[in-house]
Amino acid sequence: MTEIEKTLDNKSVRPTAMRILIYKFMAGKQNAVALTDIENAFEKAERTTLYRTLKTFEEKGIVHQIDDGTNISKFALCQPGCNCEIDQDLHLHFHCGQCDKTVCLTEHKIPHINLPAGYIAEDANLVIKGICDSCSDH
Amino acid sequence: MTEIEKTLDNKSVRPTAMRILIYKFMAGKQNAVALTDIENAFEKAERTTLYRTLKTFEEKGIVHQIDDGTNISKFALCQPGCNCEIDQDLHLHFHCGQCDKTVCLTEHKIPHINLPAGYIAEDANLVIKGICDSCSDH
DNA sequence: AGAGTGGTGCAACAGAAGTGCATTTAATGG
DNA sequence: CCATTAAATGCACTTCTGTTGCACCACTCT
Repeated sequence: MTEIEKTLDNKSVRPTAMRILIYKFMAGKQNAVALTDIENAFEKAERTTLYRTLKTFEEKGIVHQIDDGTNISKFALCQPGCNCEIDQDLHLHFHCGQCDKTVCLTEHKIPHINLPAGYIAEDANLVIKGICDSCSDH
Repeated sequence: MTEIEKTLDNKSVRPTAMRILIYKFMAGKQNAVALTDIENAFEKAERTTLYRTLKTFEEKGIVHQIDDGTNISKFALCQPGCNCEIDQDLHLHFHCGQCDKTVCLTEHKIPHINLPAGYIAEDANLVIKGICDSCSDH
């Protein structure tokens, strides 16, 4: 039983061949991936399978969904530092307008915001847009 | 020349009947609206017209586009406090998971974030998700 | 009046997201 | 080890948002 299989098993996700491949693919990427990215990487697989795999991964806390403002959902593997379930510990994301890549900045947390009376915060999403380190240094 | 016509004219947007109606509609709403919302409100109008009107409004700084994480673009009229063009003064938005409405919290600004070396911030988007004041008090 | 610009209406397309159903694959129990 | 069962996958199709091209209309300016 490989490391990845153990990880999936721990999250009570059955480690099928497809899922292991998708996990590997995402682990190899430094940036968040869209459904289409995975689709292009695995010409053989059906979009539906990938779609539902991501949904399952998300439900089980293996990946988290990122909304980077492009209106295309991206996904990234949850890291030890990324406590997606806990409200107060959400990290932020960076979207590069040049290479169009979105990365997690797990060490950067969203500051606490005092909301007006009556508003109850349950979740937060902070995306910084600009130029990433790969694109900025020439 | 009405107040609205003056506003549009100031932003060098020709105040057509359609545009005035759309402006009025948005001014009457407390929350951000999606293209579909306007479409439903004006059964007579074409989606394309509304679409391009919103685009024009956005370009001319009459409305700002909001990405609240639903993957559906919403729009809200720019307020005196909402300096959409200036990076450091971005306000945040609140999305209610119950009534699905998105509101601007113009008095709340996005705190400054120290990015890792090499990252250049140009824009930011912060959405708090939870229960709004209308939905929370029973 | 005629030319030109910009706005509007109509049709069609692209891409992402999502659903239903049949079939295959994997886990479980005798 | 096979049979049963539940879950995963593949295929087809639908829906919705966003977008573009083209023709027509309205208005302005000379």
